[in-house]
Amino acid sequence: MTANEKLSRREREIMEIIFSLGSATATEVMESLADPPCNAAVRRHLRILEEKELLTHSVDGKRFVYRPLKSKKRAAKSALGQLLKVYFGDSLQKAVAAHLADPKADISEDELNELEKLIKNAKKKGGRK
Amino acid sequence: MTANEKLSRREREIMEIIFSLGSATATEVMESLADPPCNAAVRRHLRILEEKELLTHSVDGKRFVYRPLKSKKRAAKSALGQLLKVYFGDSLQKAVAAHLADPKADISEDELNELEKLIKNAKKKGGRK
DNA sequence: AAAAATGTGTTAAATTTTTATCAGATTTAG
DNA sequence: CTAAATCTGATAAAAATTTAACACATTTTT
Repeated sequence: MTANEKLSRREREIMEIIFSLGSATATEVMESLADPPCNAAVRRHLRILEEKELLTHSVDGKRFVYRPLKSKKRAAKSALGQLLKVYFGDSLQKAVAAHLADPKADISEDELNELEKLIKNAKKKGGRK
Repeated sequence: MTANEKLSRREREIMEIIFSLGSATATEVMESLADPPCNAAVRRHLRILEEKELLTHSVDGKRFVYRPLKSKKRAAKSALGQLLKVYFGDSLQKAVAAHLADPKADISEDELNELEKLIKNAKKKGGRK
């Protein structure tokens, strides 16, 4: 909870791009934006996000490569929790059902098998009653 | 794609509250906000969201009760898709694994059984090869 | 019926976000 | 080595968001 969740629209967009790509330079971020501003504007956002301790950068030649400062895992967990809360009444099952019902999702046989394994494992471990 | 996805931070917060609650008055929205502005400010946002055709309202006594104009289902699907893309490499399985691994999630036996059923069903239907 | 409480919309000010312009540094190419 | 290209940060202007102040209407309470 120490990190600031109060991101502006652009900041959020940029964070999502960087989470998605793993890491990115200002130019790469710009290329991923649907509606990009000038390069300097993107850099400005990146620097601000670094000040907010959400990003960090390393230097590659003369470019700055930005990465999330905190783990993607934590961010993912938090985002998933929020999604389930807002749209699925905190139910993972409802979310899965929605996704399986989505024709565009196009789940492979393999993925279904993997899912099945996951759940069987969870059942074994979670025998707390 | 006709609806404007470009919501400001407050607008997004308010939309999420209303999706979560199903419907809400200005005062209820305000009470759900962690960092609420004055009541009039919330009402202003609600009216703007209505102009953007994301909300609609009905009159209950002298209060306006706001609801999402378009279905929660569509919004949920879109949000889930985006989440999977950004954090889980488009893999539902990874998302489920992350959630099952989260100690705070606390999945019930029943929910696991339901999940299992869902997946078995999907396997039956999806026999496209 | 008058007063208080609670709801609303309008307006405009305050703040934040977003962007571009500029100047300087460093690498790459000729 | 010089010039061009490409990166950076700082500053400040432009645009958008966010908020509060106010005036008015309706319901509720006294």
